Amino acid sequence: MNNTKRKRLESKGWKIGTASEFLNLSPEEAAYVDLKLALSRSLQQTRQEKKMTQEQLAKLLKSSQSRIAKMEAGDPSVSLDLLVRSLLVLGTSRKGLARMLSERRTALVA
Amino acid sequence: MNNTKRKRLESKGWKIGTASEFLNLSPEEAAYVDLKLALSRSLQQTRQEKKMTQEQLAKLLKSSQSRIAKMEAGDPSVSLDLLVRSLLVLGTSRKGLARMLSERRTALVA
DNA sequence: TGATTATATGTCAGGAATGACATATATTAT
DNA sequence: ATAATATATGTCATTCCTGACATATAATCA
Repeated sequence: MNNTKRKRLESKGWKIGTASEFLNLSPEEAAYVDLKLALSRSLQQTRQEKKMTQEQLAKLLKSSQSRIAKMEAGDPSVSLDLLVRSLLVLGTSRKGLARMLSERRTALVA
Repeated sequence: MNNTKRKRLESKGWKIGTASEFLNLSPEEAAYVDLKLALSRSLQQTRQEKKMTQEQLAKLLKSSQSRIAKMEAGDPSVSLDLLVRSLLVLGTSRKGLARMLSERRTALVA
């Protein structure tokens, strides 16, 4: 997976285009990253729709504000598990998740 | 999350009904478990459709046969991350994943 | 403006997931 | 029936993710 390289790139603020355009990412790796980014965005959106602060969500999830911030920022240190569990505590259904996954577009510009 | 309790129950071979029927699982926890079980099944199905052995998939995923077996068995020790990455290396698309998530039915009988 | 509240970023000890391995049990051939 | 192949189950050291905390940087408001 080479987390380190991705982390390094991202820390430079160079998110350009789709994750699949990062050099040296296999298609599956790219798909995996895209997927997490899609969920990150959905998480932030859902939380904001519910007019919750990161602090409040953190409490609900028994996590911490910093974790939530990292999740929403698409930090590679956060797992799919945590992303999904966050969405679930916000009341997202399986169908809802499915919709988030199929959402078109992933390109991000810094 | 109380993995231990679930592990203990499951190890007894008592998977009955939906995960949500396990005592003391909050709705989100139950949804999370159901979700993983759904992906477990999809994984096995997909692998078999591709006429692959667990060993072959393991190699493709750079994992091990035992991990694959555990995944397909719905072992609580495996993460969503690994499940999803497995499906991705098998060529599952985001849409495909979404379909797997919304699949009806979760009840399992031992 | 400065105070308050929200979010971002960095670090780290502790806990959870991992691949590897051994080995048991099915399943399928011959 | 027995060999060969596939899958299941258990254990463990290493690796990765976690919550917690400190602190920086925004955003909102008096």
